[in-house]
Amino acid sequence: MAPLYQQHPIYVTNSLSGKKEELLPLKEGYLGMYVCGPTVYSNVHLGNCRTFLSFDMIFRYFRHLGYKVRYVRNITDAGHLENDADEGEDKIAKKAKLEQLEPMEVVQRYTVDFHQTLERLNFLPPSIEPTATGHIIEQIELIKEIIDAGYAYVQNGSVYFDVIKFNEDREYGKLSGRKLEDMIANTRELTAQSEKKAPQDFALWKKAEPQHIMRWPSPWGDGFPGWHLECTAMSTKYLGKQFDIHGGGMDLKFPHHECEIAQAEACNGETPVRYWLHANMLTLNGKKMSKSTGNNIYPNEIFNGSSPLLTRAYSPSVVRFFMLQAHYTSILDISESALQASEKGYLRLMDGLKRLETLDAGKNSDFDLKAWAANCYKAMGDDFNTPILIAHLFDGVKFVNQAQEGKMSLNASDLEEFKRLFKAFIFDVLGLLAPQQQSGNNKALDGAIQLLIDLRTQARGDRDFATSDRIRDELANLGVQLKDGKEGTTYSVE
RNA sequence: GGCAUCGUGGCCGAGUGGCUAGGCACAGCUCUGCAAAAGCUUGUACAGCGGUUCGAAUCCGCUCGAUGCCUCCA
Repeated sequence: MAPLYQQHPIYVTNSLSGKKEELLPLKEGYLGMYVCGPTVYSNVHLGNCRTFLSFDMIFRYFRHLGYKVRYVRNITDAGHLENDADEGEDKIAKKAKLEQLEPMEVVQRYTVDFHQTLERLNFLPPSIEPTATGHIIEQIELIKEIIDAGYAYVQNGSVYFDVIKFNEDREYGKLSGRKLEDMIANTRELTAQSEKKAPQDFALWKKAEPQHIMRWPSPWGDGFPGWHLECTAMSTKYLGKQFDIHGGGMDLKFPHHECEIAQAEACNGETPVRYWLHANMLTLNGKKMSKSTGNNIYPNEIFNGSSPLLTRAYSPSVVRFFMLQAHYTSILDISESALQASEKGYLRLMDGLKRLETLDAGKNSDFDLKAWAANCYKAMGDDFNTPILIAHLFDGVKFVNQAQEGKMSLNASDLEEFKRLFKAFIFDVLGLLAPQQQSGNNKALDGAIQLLIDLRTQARGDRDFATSDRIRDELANLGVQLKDGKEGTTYSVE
């Protein structure tokens, strides 16, 4: 049988063209994807997670279709300058001083936090997770190439990218829709005298002041790499001079990704990325979450209910489901009422799945499984439209519920196929977990509740409603909901 | 100020020219010993103004409002 990816085309919104284009890999059956990872100088907040979640879902769908994917997501551990002025302080070094830690200790702490958080949200690990500090040599080599190509200049032990020179030969600003002339016209007066030739120029290598802790030797003296260089160095190393997909948060479009394009084009003469994908922001109170402004919410605060913005806890899968109910290119605002609505929807979906597992096959099929499956794939193929996919999944739930009431049925082979696809979309593609998978499967609890259900059924048979209602209500108080159906009683735990 | 995006019913959120996703909430009905769960049914939309079109939430213009980027940020 032909691989799934041959049957299900994917159209993606390419930020470079601003249009939806069919995704055609450089090499059939293979995909290279690079996503800008976090800067590990503080705990990862939920906004960060949304971007990585979007690409986790995309990665999962590629894999589901049978693509062999090399997914590279870096860890920025070399620190960035605090501002564009010459007297910058390394972000990580600053934090280290604050907490009396070695810079690499800071990096380690927050890298671990990052991994733990993503694991709770059921992320798949990327194929390669390279660090900036592990690729200093590659970055230095890249700078040499850019200098040799004539697009960079050395100044007092630092190296800068010559944007104006580059723009004479190529185009700077094509990703973000900016024109260099406009940028020059709009530049504010520089407060400090700069060693850069033009304000638009950006650092490839910065000279380290004596007090700067994070430093490496280079042909231009001791220093550290510029902000945009690591991604070019690592994406080139692991995916090649040209690769299929580059992703990241919308806020990185300019200048970060613009500079990546410039750096790569400066040494390779060809544009590095065929499809640029940008995930939109998660907002809180209508504003972007940000480490620096403090407008943010941390995943753990949601999972354990400690956030002052919430009245109780919400599970990682609910958070995941909430985010996947919006398209990844749309801004999404988080609120408790939105989380609550998502939680109910998520539980309904999971209930449907549980019922599907116990469904008996009928003689014939009243459900157009082929059309349903085609719609699911079409939704995902249309720029990974998970909200539409979820809508189709709810159509599936509706069918399952009707089937359980004996109103509809599926024949044996269709039922098996339906189960397989339904689970594939929920678990493999969306990456959700069943509620019991999150709290640890508990055989003792299940047995105990089953016993109570049996006792209640017996009491109801004896018309001893005082006893039966007591069992039902007391369990409800404990967060266990009993559901009477045609085929007997099931339960769900909050 | 420049560039870009967005403004959908009570709430969240899909939808790029005609056939009006989905979830949550609300109401009625069925089922039930009563409920819950489930099913069925119904309602309230496309910021405003103007234009293009036989026809616009969807295209164009203007106005108002919000957000992102222009300094690190997913």
